[in-house]
Amino acid sequence: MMESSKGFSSPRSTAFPAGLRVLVVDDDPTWLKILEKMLKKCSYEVTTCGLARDALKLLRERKGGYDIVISDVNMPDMDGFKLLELVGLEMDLPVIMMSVDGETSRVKKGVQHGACDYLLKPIRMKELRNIWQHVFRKRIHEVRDIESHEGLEGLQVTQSGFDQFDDGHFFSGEDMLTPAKKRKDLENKHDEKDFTDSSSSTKKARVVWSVDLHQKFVKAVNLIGYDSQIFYSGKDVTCLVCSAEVGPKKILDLMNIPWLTRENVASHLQKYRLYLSRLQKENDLKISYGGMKHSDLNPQDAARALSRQNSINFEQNDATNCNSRISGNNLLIQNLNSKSNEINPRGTTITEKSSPGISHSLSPLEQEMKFPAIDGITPGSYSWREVPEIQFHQENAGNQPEDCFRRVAVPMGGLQNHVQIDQLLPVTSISSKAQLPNLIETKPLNVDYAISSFTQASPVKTRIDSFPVPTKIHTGNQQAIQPPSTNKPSMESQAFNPSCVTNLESSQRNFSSTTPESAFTSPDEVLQVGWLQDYSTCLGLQNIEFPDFGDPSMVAEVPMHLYTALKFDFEQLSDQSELPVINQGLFIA
DNA sequence: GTTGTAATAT
DNA sequence: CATATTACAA
Repeated sequence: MMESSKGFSSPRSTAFPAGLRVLVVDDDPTWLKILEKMLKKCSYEVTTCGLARDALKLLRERKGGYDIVISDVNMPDMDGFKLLELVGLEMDLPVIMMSVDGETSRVKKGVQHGACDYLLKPIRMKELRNIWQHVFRKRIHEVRDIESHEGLEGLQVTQSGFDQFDDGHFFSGEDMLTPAKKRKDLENKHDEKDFTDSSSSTKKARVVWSVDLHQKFVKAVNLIGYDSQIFYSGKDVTCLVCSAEVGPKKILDLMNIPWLTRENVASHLQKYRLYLSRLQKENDLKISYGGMKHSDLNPQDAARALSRQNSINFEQNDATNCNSRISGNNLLIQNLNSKSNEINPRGTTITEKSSPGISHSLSPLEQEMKFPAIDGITPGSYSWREVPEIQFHQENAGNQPEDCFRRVAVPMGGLQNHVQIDQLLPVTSISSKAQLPNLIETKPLNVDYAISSFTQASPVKTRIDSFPVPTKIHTGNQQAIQPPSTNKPSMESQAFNPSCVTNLESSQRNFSSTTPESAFTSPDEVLQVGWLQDYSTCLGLQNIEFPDFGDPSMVAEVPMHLYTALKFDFEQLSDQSELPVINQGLFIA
């Protein structure tokens, strides 16, 4: 404890909510000690407790005296779950469960009972460092609720949730948290723009498409397009992005951002499409030239094609992308609608409609391809796709046991995944390095599932049918979300869940088998590509691939900015408190 | 009432 | 100059 006083392993600042009051409950004194120490290193204020009873007592006595509870599951005097339950009942505190084993049923139970996280021992700093987020998440929701109820002009003006929250809503309130200062500097970096002229609020504030927002946007687009955009035709996978059915309205709905207007979305979509078409043009170029061969990655071509310096790294990314996973691209991206107008005509989509059947074994594949394809290219500091995101949404923890567990994260090479605050829904994550037996098995994967209710479902789509989706979800509660227009018996979005978890291999197989002839130069590449895709898909629609996973060489090829971006990911993973800032920086670039 | 596009504003 | 917003036609 002495040495804990300050700096500890992490060079960077500790999690910003220093002073978070954590109550640790564990019957094992050793663990208690360890945890205490670790937590203190995180600058939390720690109270330890060897007995659940005592803990409960403490909690009752000092209501509001703690911000979060971390409790072991196995305790002699009282089952951790019982404690969890009571806490949940009597006070509104986030509770993190922990245990040595990652037995599924347990974890499940924990989450079902309202645990906001489930940690497996041994617990690592990283995991602890981020627990504050659970506290925030709660508040975010609270705030959000309020906002959505009453008007929300004032603060909503710009930025996505995160920023606002940073701006003090949380702390200002009740108890806790000291770190006004620390937060300050964060704020400073980005709040200049918002409130500066709040006076002029009369005018419509310009929506800033933060990375965050964009993420949501892309996600929405993907969700919608999910069924329609991809189909498989012989050797080419054609991907129509943002075609037909994808409209601002739907996207808006999916995004579920109260203050966003359809126009905003439309505008963004416009931009997005533009971007995509540009992309695809470039791709076409490359393909037509060197399509089959490696040549396409030729930096020069790429460079040339990409020359537009404009949008930050986009192009660069492309280029890189091509470099590192050429084959993937060729294969995948064929036509985005080059010009939305051309392709848009509802006609285009026909294919997919008419081919519900093909989905079957392809389904998994499709998913794989889809995102990568759509978003196409590789991630960059800020690209038009989503931003790295490791997180799991889970809106109905209580409802479907099974479902709960589809979202499980297994840490990726040393990194640990953690919840990222999300405005949409309660987030539950399970972080551990151990694997949950049935759910996950092989690789480090992340699974991020679309919100169940999100299914857009146009009447026609049926594709999933043959897909093995055991449970169907019916959207129970999701706070603010209301898919007004389409309230589908959703199962689609969930449908692909399984694939992420277990389909690694199969998808690979699929991938290579379904696209045999294609330009792959080497089997390895095929694998790699397939893998990446799968992976990225799982990651959450579209994402970055993490260096850990990939073959090192790939990473090596990654140019600076990209690399930076990746690094950034990591940071994000371990310390999301700075996310907003960083994002913004990138975004604005 | 929506959407996509083009004009306009920032 | 890029892009958000606004206007407007389909």
